[in-house]
Amino acid sequence: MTRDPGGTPPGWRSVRKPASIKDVAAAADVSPTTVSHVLSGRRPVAEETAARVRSVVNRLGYVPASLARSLQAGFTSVVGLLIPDISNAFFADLAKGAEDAAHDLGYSLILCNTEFDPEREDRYLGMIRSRFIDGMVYAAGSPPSRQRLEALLGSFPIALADEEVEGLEGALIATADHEAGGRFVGNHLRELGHRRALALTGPRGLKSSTARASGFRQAFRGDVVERIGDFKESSGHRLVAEFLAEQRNLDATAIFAANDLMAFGAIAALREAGLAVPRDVSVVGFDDIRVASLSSPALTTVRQPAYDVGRTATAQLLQYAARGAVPPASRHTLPVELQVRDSTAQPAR
Amino acid sequence: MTRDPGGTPPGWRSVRKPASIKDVAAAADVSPTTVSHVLSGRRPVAEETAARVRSVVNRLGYVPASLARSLQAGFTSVVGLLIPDISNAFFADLAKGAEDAAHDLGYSLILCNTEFDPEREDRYLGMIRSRFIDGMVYAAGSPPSRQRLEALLGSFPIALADEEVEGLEGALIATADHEAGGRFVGNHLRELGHRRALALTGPRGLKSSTARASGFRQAFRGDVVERIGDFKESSGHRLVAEFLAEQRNLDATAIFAANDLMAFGAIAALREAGLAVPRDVSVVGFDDIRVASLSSPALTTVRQPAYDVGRTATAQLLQYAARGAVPPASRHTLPVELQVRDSTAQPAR
DNA sequence: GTAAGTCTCCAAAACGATTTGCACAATGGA
DNA sequence: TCCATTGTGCAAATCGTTTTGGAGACTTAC
Repeated sequence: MTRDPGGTPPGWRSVRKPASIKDVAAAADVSPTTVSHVLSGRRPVAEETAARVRSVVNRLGYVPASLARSLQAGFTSVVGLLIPDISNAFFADLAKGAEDAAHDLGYSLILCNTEFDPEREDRYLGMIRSRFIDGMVYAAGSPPSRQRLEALLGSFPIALADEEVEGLEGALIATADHEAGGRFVGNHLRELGHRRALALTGPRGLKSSTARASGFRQAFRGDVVERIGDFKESSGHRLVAEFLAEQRNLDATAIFAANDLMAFGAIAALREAGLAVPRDVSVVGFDDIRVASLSSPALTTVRQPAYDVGRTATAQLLQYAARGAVPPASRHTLPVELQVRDSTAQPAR
Repeated sequence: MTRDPGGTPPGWRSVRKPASIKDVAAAADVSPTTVSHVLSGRRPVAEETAARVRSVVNRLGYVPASLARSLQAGFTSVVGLLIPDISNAFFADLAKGAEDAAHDLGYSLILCNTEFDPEREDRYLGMIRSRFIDGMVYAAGSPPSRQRLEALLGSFPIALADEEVEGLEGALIATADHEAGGRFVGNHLRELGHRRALALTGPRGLKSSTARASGFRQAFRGDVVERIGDFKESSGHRLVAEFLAEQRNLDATAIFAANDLMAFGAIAALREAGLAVPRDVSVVGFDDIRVASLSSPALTTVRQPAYDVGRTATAQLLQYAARGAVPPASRHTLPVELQVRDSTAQPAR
């Protein structure tokens, strides 16, 4: 983290010291003020002088130090995006939406990949307290520490994306309509004739997950057994394997997984147990990641507008953050869509 | 981009002005110097005084402004990652590796998603010139402007990831062994008995793409027709459709796509033409994105260590950037692995 | 009793921009 | 001739840190 200017090994080219506004001023025989005005155009400068300054700027390759500029301006035009795992396609899409929105508004985006690690999350949240970023889009993948977030929410520009935090009022929220998604799945399975289902949920405390489950339950109106997972493929596999092992009289004909990854894990476990999808068991996912349409069987799932969630959360947040304001409570619910494919069918009698 | 402190609409809470080191100093009745020393530990401070300072720091919730700190220190502990498309699984994995390496070394990572847009790329490259980032990992998805890059390479810490730029010497490069990957595919197809192949390449000027093709050609030793694509699914589809349309006597029995996405596009086009994979035509991809193993048929492809490429490039770069040095030329070639799955078979006689 | 260390702490100078108040000259009109 | 106006550019303060070089008060040692 610290430099040792003296100890540079031989052969290393050091970054040559860049020109500062003072260097430009000296070379053009004007004051730094004038250089600044030429570049920003905030006050008129005689064309002759301006031309001279511009020529020196080019010759020296002068680029204003953004740090100094930001320090003086009081904002950085950088926004953070905190997500658990960028290699998860859902978050990658969300990130793309966030980056697009940020770019459109002249912001850069710092990627805060937490790997579900609270310590890492803490470090990143520190960036907003140290004012290195003007705001943060928070897309927690696991139940975040409400306490930590609560202290920040009132004082800093933060938006909650995809996931709202239970018990936390007053936040700016952009999220897919998880409950409707659950309902769609419930309807679909009920209409196919299913009456007993296994629901694989996300971690406790995640509103998105509980919303999906409750929407599902409400529309399905049949027997539902719930198992708690963690959104990973492995947990889908494990939960289903365990379920099959302990299963007595209750034999579900359908599985609703909290996301596509878990659905794939579930399918793998079913296969290992000699069960075919959808002949023996129907499986539904959530997210509609690209794999869903290409896998075999193609997965019936709920398309979540990940890109739009990221984009909306960021655009809304920056509307306030750009003015140095804390966003007021507001909710942006984005529509989801059921994608019926080949992993669901009528239950075998 | 500019703030209007006066025009804040009613109901907006403004971010309250954070405490500065001076506020802390005043409240603790010491000088800012002392506060700094208490916090950094760079010089001893009487325990009694230190305790008093710490208590004030807590009470005021003081966090040093990282901007000011960076300005004074001369570096930001932020590194950029420039990629064309974060929603492409390959780059998402690469990004994860980069972020991990950055985090391990105490750096944050700015995501520069260019969408193959040169203007956007330019804007991001400006960040390194304005010294907002200490270095840049450059993973171009299209032939980058050599000129622009050349000017930067000598003066700023930049690492080339995955893609080297033809005609550009002296850079730090971390890349998968594309040529070996091409050879693996060539051998595999030849051993299966294929003699005529269609190679779908990436854009001209991309070393990775030409290396794959040349490795392939060298090992395959049969007839190879080349078509130039752009790494997108759509181009795989289009090229194959065109090829089938114009095909006369030369009928290839195998297709080697420059990446998995193009391979999927190719398979789709083949299907539409009533051809089965691998019965009528074998198809091989490159990258081994997750879909590859889940699709139907599972795709034979070359596993590229995307995560490692990102991680290596970043770790190597920061080794120099952290000392304010420009990295010397060096090449880190990471091994690839052929994944034989279900999309390749012996050619029908 | 004085010289040489220790402990503590502070003042001031960076870092590199932007912003604001003024000074000075030239111009125009009365 | 005098005043007001416009055009042009600079000096100095500011943003919030860190880093030096001392200063002053005590000890300790001879």
